Amino acid sequence: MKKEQNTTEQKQEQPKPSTRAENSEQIQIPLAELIKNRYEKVRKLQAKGINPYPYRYERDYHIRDVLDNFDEFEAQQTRMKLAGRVMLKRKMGKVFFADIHDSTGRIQVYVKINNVGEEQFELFNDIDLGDIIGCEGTVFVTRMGERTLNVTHFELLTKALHPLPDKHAGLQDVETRYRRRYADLIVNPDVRATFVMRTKIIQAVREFLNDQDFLEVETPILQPIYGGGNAEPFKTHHSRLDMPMYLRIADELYLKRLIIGGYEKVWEFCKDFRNEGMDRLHNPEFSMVELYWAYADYRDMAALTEELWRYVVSQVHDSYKVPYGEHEIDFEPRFRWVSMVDSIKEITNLDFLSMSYDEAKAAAKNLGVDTDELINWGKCVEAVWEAKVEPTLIQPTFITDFPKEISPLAKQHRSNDRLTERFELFIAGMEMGNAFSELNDPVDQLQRFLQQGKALEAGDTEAQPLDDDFITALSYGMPPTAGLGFGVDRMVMLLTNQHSIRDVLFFPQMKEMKEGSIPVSSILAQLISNNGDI
RNA sequence: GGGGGUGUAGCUCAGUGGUAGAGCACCUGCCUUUUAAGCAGGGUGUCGAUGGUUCGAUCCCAUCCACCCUCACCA
Repeated sequence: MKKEQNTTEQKQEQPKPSTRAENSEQIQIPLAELIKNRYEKVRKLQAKGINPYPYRYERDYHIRDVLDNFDEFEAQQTRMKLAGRVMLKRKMGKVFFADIHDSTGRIQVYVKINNVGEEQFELFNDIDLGDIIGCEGTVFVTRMGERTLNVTHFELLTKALHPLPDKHAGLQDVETRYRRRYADLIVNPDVRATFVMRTKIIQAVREFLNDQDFLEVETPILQPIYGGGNAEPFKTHHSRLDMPMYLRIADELYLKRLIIGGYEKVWEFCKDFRNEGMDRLHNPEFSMVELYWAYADYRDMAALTEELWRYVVSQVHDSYKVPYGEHEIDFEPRFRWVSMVDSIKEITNLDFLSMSYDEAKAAAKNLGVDTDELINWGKCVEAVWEAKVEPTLIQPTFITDFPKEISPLAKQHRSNDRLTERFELFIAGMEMGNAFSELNDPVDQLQRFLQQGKALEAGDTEAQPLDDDFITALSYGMPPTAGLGFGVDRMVMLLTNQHSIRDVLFFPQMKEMKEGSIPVSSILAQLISNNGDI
């Protein structure tokens, strides 16, 4: 524990005051020039008494509505007000064409000097790509066949100072897309669609569990003691109480307390935090769903898991066949249910269940598996399984009955004392869920905590500390219970055909950018301090 | 953490041991149903950062930073 504090204690750094803006040297970059051009337009408008950032706009249709009912609107010459961001602008003599986008779609607007008058026409000349405007008029179809709003009056609703990315190539640079998600969302409709899917998926999970009478609950994110999994936590500090606190790594121990308290079906949509490496499947902050179901075992949970997936897929896709990379995942047939040792036997013809530790180790070695750290039978089985079976699991498959040595949180299997009642669900090669017949013997649980405590002292930063109150809770008696946890981000990845967790998180964790682009704040600070000059 | 790759204009990308280019965007002018509008003109840049080699580095070398891929660990 002490050792861990030394390595993970976070420095109580004050937020750095924003001095870059004030101290900036003479800025001579094209971006500054572009921003200056736009800022000058702001000042020009203000000089005319026009607020470039007004308060509201009485819009009466979304663009989608207009396009869906276009013929009627055109026939009746319905007056309408639309609003959106200017994404394209073309000037042709005394006429402008522009494309505006709102959250529902895109429409072309037509600004003709005879229709809007000279003053408005001049104002539109100063409209830049990225500005947000409101337009009033009636619709018509141009010679080229494009459905268009014939503008009679428009208003600037928000002046954009920063230029948009390229109108055709869009924003490709992944780093910029993650760091400035707003810019990504403005120009990449597919990205917006992916995140709408994310919301729908989460809603579908919630609907399903609520329909099954699972009670959605909330448990602490900020915890005096963490547990429920093996992971290094984020550590923080409560000033008034002067005590260390942790961000949760799992919900398990709190949800089980609620089962002890008498709720029979509980679940939580949980943000968890793990102080570990980051890669395409891992963000330090991530979303899980955990559920606990009293009087049920892991087979009941598997049946429920399968129903849940099928429900979610049906809510967000037209078909049970879902593309993922080069594969097509079919959720319609019953998911395969195969024990870990049987899945190995299918591929290698070797029955590990009948082997001793020494035999298993030798067999693993024969299969080309590195056996140096395989300290028991269970580790051998796991290593062989990971090497030979896991990569083959594309269609939904429950891998079940894990060896006891690698499943410290699961109940021993009722019919084989080398195994546990546990399954993991695999889809498209990713682990999509982990479930047990939960351990509810307080003495057994205490022994496992004590073992973990030794590992902690030995320097294992991912071991979990003894939670005395949880043992107390278990001593009141927890009914037989099945528990399931699954990563929501991965579920979203699978159902949106995304291959990095960063593409399903609006704001993935990024390292601090120490060098590189000059912040807009510096450019603006210089502009306002120099009265508009650079 | 190991290995590989990338970093040049607001965006998308070329390129070179003699301080740099294209398209889009931007600026100026022309054009009243255009549409990747067009036509004429304009390059607006600490070439990721810091050192080194060199007469001279954006380019070669070293270190560092960020991002991507991959392996190991984890949801």
